[in-house]
Amino acid sequence: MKKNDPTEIFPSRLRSTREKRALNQAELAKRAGLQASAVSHFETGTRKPSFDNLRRLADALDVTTDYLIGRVGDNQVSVGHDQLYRNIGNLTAEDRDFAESFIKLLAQKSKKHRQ
Amino acid sequence: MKKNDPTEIFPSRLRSTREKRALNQAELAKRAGLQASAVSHFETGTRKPSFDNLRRLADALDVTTDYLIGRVGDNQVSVGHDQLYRNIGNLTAEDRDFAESFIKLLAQKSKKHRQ
DNA sequence: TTCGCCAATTCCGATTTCGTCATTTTCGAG
DNA sequence: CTCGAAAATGACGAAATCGGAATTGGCGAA
Repeated sequence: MKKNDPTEIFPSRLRSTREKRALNQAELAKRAGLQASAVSHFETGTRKPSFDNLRRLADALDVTTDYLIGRVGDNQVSVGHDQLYRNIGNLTAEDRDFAESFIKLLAQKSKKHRQ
Repeated sequence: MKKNDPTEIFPSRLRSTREKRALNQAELAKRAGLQASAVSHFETGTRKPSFDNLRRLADALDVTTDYLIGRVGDNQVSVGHDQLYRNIGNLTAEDRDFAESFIKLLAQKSKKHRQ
């Protein structure tokens, strides 16, 4: 069982967000420019949105696509203001893997020393 | 001719991000778990990624899906969801400064080697 | 030049979502 | 209970993406 399968997260996030906006499926569909049945399919998980429709839904609900598909939690972390995060964004994949291992070691060391 | 059409932004952002990570199409494909031909299609604009593949690409490149599809600018590339960002949150201030210097060096090295 | 390798692109049948519609089910209000 | 709105479900061809294989395009070495 994969509880974190984005395929399972998306339907519930879509539904809960729509309900937060006090919209029914038809109203959301109209805002997003698609069919009400499509919204139902998405919320029940019988279809997954295409590239274009995912963007339309995110626009209509004013949320990030990352949130809809379950890549981030409700605590939308704001990154990019910080020099450290900015530099990470410029690393090659190889250096990034290296940095990941390195920081993991630092984190473990800190944890140990703290307790 | 709308240059802000996400449909046009995605291919260039995918390619530039892949190059920034120093990956060829086959390597990115492997990381993302899809075909190299698919990456080519995406970068040339002949296909748009499906729900699943968009997520896989964003994970492999460590960027937000919103960035890839052009909903946000360059300042919000990172989503901070993976192990690396989680560990950074657990560092002491001292280790964090150290990690920052270290990653800065890596980024400069990559930049130099690239140009 | 020709060869060989590698990156990128293109070709192909299979699968999925698309829009649109009709039908059925669910469920709360009266 | 009946009524009506909301949602779920299914069907249909058209269009798009899918994975995998084959092809093309450079480019350095022999």
